[in-house]
Amino acid sequence: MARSMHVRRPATLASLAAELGVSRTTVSNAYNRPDQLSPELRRRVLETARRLGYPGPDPVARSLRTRKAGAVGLLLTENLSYAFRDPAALGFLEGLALACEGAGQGLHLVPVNPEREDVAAVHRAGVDGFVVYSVPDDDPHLAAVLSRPVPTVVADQPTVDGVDRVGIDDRGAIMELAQQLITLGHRKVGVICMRLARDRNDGFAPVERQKTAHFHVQRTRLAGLSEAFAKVGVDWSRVPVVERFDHSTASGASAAAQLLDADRDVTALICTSDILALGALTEAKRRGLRVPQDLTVTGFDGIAEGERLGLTTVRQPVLEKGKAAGKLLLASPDPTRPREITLPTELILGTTSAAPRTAEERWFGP
Amino acid sequence: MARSMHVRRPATLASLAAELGVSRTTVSNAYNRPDQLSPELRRRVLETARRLGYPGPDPVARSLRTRKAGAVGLLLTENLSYAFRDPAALGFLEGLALACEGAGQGLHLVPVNPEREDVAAVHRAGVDGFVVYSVPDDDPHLAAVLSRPVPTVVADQPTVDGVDRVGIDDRGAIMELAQQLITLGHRKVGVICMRLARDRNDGFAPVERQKTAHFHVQRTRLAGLSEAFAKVGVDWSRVPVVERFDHSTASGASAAAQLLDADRDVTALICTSDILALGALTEAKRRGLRVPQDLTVTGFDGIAEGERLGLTTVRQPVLEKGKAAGKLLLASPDPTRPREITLPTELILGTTSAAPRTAEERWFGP
DNA sequence: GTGAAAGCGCTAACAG
DNA sequence: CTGTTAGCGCTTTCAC
Repeated sequence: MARSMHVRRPATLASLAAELGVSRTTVSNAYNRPDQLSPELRRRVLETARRLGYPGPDPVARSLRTRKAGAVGLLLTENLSYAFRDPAALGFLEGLALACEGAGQGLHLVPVNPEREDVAAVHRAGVDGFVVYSVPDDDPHLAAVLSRPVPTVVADQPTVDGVDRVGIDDRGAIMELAQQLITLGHRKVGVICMRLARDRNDGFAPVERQKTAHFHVQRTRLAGLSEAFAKVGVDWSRVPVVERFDHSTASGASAAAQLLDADRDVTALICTSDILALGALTEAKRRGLRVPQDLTVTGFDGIAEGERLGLTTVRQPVLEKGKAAGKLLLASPDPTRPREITLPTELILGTTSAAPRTAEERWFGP
Repeated sequence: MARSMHVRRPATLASLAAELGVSRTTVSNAYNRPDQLSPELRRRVLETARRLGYPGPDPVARSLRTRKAGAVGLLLTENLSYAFRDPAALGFLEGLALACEGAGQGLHLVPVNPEREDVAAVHRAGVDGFVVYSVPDDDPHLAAVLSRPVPTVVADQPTVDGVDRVGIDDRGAIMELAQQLITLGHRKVGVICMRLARDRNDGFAPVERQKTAHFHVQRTRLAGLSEAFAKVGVDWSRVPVVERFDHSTASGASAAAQLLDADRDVTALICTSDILALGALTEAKRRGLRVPQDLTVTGFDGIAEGERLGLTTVRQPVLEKGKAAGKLLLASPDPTRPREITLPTELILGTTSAAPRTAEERWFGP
């Protein structure tokens, strides 16, 4: 019953002022500038408010007036469920949430139905800025965000003119990992990557598709690998690259299967994420392939489960990335600021990589 | 440079209308009711908008006018980092996000600094309703939410008058688990639970504290256990109950250590969450106690990692819970609706529970 | 310490 | 199909 009086808005700041016989300014001050009133008057205002069931200034009206929504929008085009199950995305989200919390800002998850191309939600979001995380560069939602007159930060995304950016050196990091494999002696490698564009392509990705990939992170990592292996004479166009639309361990496993079925000479499986690598590991085990003796498997991200398994990978500071995005957005309103933050990564050698077996070993056993 | 023109708001609906020599209604219709204009005029409006850099109707102004914010608020008092690392909370969050996405509603995470008791963020959130997840019943943020004139749904929370609720039968579920242990022969049990109130108490929780716990879920589970064991003559006041403020496996481990150190006769450790149980398992292993031969350990929630380890637990549908909360909030505006949704749970026997060893076995080996 | 005036930018009847 | 009229509820100079 106490609730029923809350259900509709019976009172406004104006009606409260009328009831009290004071001006609206005074009531407003009672809430926003306590020092501008006598304590006694303020007490009276607040008490009358309670009596009338006035819940305090309407947030939306206040936002309109002050031109501040007190929230930042987060655009995650990827199907929400994947985001919530990808430790890297989750780490980013946590870091961003922490930054927002620290600044007293809400975090508004923009609803994006991956099926419909409904950009309306972006226009409907009452936020002071946007963070865009890992969406394809031709995503209409991204365009919609950029059309909004609020500051924006993109993460794991190609540079957009004048938009702040946070990310890592994907190319350099994966080249370092590639170099490690090259040093170990791997020349026949296969790659498992996440989706490269908005259309579903569960299968091999020709070089052309790799180069025109719309996901910056994937494109850049593939380019880094290609460059590193080209340096030692590997013809990249003959390197099998298997793409998966869904980002899951199941995808990693099926991609590994597809790749190993097609090319039995491969000595190393390079995965562009730890989640995919976890799946590849499962498939290797299923086939009775010992890792790393028979097959080297590498990942990217540095998630906890991969660490437990000793996965060879590149660790990136996902939590920091989220925090950095939040700070970038919330800190400087507009001045000449560092337009770009590149976070450091670390190569984790792990125990899932080793020198490849020679051809004889492969055929005649260890 | 294209960005610079977006940085401030150069045009408004009114200025656009003036420029075009039409009324504001017409411009508004161009965006909101395309069928109310000639296609030609609409095209002209939209094109002029682009030329002037008008980003479309301001979301906040629209919200004020339409009295719809297009977002639901989520109140998670718990330190954000814990929420993002607790699979049960994450499942709830995912379900809720899914429900919001389906309804085209944003999800606004209310920033709550656990340190400061700053309720302002709740008042500042421009949302059409709130979901409150597992906060203490005396939390000022909860009170603030209830004071807002918008519909609210609480999850894992005691009934608040007139507020919709979603949850499970915590008491019944844990009593079923207790009965299982009782049937196996356990009488000397110990309990590890999450925090019972807003103050930190890392240690034993006397019965009085258990009964007055401010976290409904914890209070109810403890009450269920107490009731089940009382029925077979166990004096609950002598049952050690260890509380931990932080919800982590580390907490579970240290609590198990504390409990086992104080009472070496305990044959079963009942944990009120899987996360805590995972920690207890670790500590048991560290001590060389075999589970379940030397010690029975049980959890609650049904998280994936627990399932992999064969943890005896109660599985609850966390994703469904989140979805249900969202639907409850978004579906019916107010009419006579089912005020409460109780989701089913399932007892998972697992492999971490067995009959206790007899006293002789305990002292003289198997 | 308090009040009057002036919108913030938009949408929704209702008339034409 | 288009325009006129009225606010939504609030904050904020700037006088008093």
